Amino acid sequence: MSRKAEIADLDTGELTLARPRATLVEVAADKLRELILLEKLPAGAQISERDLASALGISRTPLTRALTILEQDGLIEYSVTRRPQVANPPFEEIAQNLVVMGALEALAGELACTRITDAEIARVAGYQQQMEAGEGTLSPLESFQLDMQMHEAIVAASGNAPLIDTHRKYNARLWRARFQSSQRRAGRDQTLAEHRAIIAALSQRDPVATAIALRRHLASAVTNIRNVFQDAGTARSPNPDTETPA
Amino acid sequence: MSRKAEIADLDTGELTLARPRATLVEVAADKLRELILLEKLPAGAQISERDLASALGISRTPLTRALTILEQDGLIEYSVTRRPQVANPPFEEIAQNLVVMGALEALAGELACTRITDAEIARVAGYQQQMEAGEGTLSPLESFQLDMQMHEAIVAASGNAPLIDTHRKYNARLWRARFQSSQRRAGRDQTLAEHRAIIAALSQRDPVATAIALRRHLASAVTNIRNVFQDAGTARSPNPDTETPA
DNA sequence: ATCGGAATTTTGGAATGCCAAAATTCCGAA
DNA sequence: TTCGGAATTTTGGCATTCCAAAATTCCGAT
Repeated sequence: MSRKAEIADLDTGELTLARPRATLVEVAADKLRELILLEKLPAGAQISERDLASALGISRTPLTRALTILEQDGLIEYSVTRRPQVANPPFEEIAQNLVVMGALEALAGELACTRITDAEIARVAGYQQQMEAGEGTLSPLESFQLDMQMHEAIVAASGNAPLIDTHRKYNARLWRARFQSSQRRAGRDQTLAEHRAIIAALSQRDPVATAIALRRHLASAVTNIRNVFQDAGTARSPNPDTETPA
Repeated sequence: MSRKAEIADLDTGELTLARPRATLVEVAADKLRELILLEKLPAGAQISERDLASALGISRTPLTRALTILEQDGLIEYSVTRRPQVANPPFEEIAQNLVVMGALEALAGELACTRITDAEIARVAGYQQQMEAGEGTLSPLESFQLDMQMHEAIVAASGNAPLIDTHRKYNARLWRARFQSSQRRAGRDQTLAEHRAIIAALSQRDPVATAIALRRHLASAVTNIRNVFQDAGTARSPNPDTETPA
């Protein structure tokens, strides 16, 4: 009887497998990531723990922990006087991050070649096809998200958990710069061509070619992002301080 | 007068340049890292926040933040019921981490070739020479530390801050396994040979050869650590639960 | 002795309050 | 008007406290 009750509980309890109810720290960290990526919290913004906590409807205790996580992700930095602010890395730092990202994705592609399934290849190729097909119709954000999903699918196919995790962190750091870069028309054809090269190499499960294609792709991302920074630099002050929102 | 006082303050205030006095979080995080690496907090140990906080002489607030940092570093994990414990990764996970570490060091070596100075090369070679010279006299820990310093010096020479930081985190995760591995006599000659190959490639500033040598070195680290795990596995239960110390 | 479940203890999550330091405002002298 | 420094406000660091949930202990029925 008790046995039966237990099984019933397991069935009805949590639909998703046993998760212990999200803490405010996790919720806040996710929300902050979103606010930063969407620039509701703009780069360089000074953060007031009290204001932000009340804006999120929580106390400072879980917010502080969330900020600590985001700091580890490189999205939040602390000034010398311990005031948190949204990270606003100069181009040089972004370029360095992209170099590491290139090595990570190259490794992922290499590993993926030895274990990727046809279905996974089809998924990767599917993203690319959607991008090509929707050339004129997709919004910049939609195109960009397809691009990101394609890269993530390749990294996921590596089957290497630490690699996937580290890649995810670099992705978060670089999201804004890459998004801005993706919005320019220049280099878009090259991007698609590079994607085709990646998929071709991956389809042949050629680890060396896949790694090279991915590294090349990230290298051209550096060039594209440099152009974004140069335009922004000529248009306005390089590091405009922004204020903290309510 | 006030001007003079200010200058005097600057001179006598902080010997190291303007650091805002370490917080308990930082102190605790460093201390915890040390306790884990030295196995005062053994792998798999359950942690009681209250006990650990009082052992460190601080309250739970900064300790919790420190644990959050260590969790991001992969040294602390949280059970499904949110109880923190020292990470105790199975071999498979360590192997995956080593693969990523190999790619990171290969990239670092590659980058280093384009900018490393003769002095830095001499420093790297110096560690290796000390290891070879002290073959019989150095303690296992001393040899291991030289080994680690050599690798760190190469990564530092890359000049890529995010890479250095990510490498440092992987290093912390893998420290224990690599230390255990280094204590076995088997493979020690191979290690030294591989080090020589790395230094030779680096001295010639050959990025491809350096990258290959570093990857090979990390690949053999996987083999060596596998042996450690296999011996441990035959000697005793694979995942012995350990208790939390006072 | 074994088992199940109630009672108890222990646990981490989170809010709150206080403090010192930093940032800002204010105001009078020049 | 400008400037310097005192007064005030704001800030993050940290300890404390309460609470719900989890873990453990306890105890009686079998």
